[in-house]
Amino acid sequence: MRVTRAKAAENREKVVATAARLFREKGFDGVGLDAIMAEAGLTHGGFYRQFGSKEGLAAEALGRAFAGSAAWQAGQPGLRAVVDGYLSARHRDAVGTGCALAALAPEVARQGEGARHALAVHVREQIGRIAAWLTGQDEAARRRRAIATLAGLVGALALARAVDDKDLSDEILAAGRAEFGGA
Amino acid sequence: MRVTRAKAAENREKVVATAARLFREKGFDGVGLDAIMAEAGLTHGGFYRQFGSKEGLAAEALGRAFAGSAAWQAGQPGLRAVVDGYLSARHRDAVGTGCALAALAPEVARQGEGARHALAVHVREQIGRIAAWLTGQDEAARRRRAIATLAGLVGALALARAVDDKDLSDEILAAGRAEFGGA
DNA sequence: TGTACATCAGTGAACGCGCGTTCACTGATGTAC
DNA sequence: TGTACATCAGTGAACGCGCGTTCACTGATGTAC
Repeated sequence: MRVTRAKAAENREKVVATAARLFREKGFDGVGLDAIMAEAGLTHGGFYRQFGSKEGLAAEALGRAFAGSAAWQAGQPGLRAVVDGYLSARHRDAVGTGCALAALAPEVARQGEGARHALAVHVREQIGRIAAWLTGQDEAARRRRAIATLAGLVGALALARAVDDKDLSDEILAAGRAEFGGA
Repeated sequence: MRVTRAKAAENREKVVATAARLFREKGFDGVGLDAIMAEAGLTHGGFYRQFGSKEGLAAEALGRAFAGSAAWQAGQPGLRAVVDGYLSARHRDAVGTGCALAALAPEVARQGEGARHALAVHVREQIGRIAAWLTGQDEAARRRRAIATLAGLVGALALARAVDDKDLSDEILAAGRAEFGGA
């Protein structure tokens, strides 16, 4: 049965937000449209009235995940605070709401143009944000350091999650905080 | 029809090596047993005489991928050469034969105990290898720097592959070489 | 403001397909004598 | 060394299942008058 335009927009939002979480938790191939729609409180049949394909939803959900993490960093808390939050046990244990780069980067490399472009835009934004917090040297050197910092954060979080040894995982997070937190 | 024990062992090797490549290229969920067995020159029905399950093969193939990259680093070429090779356009474009950490870490985080343990063992080995190349400071500081270097290499390669912009991808590799190559 | 009807968001069944896994079978290998 | 037979690596068909996608339908919403 038809719903109001406002309700339809709200439902669409819910699907994108649910997908953004489930893709991060289970990977693009690890969750089906059925599960996404069900968790959003809908039946799967209505999916194609709102989205072109699963790949289209993946690109849109990735953009949503990036937008969420950008909002989470609003208020310019500075490099130290961002690095400590990023490489925290809390972030490591919250894959579904955490950084989509650490959760999905290698899978995005196999995705279509939409998802890969959304990732590139986000990477450029994060490089700029980190570079603005850095001090000393010339601008080119600060940008290089910002890129290395972003890569270090993403790699450390991904490794801390993949390892089966909690002590090693904690050590990776602590080493990253120590090495990447200085401006 | 039955084959010699030597041929059977050779076939098993071929399956593991093929899986190690295809999993890196397409992800654990992105390739089926059918495709793996076919590329290894066998039919899929014989799979369960050699392996317990797809997850079991995944763990074994991951160990194989790690063993391959360890062999690739034999001869102790030093940190500079390893970093330059790791963050090269060639390595970026050779996912199937390249570092399994950069290709699969987030997916391994969702895999079973076998794969996650194999990854942890490899991470410990790589940390030790890198730490041995570092100079200055005390041992704890060198180990912290080794962890950060490994994380930076893995993150930079994963981001360079995921981005849809070749210039940005090359810039990420170059920044990583500049920042992580010093002992 | 009230009525008549067109629109369309969402439903639920169905589609073909490929997945991981099982199994009866084949026939060359390996072994016992 | 030669023969008889048990073993078992690999084959190919089949299984139930969940996937992405399609479609006829429903009925409340939105619109034209």
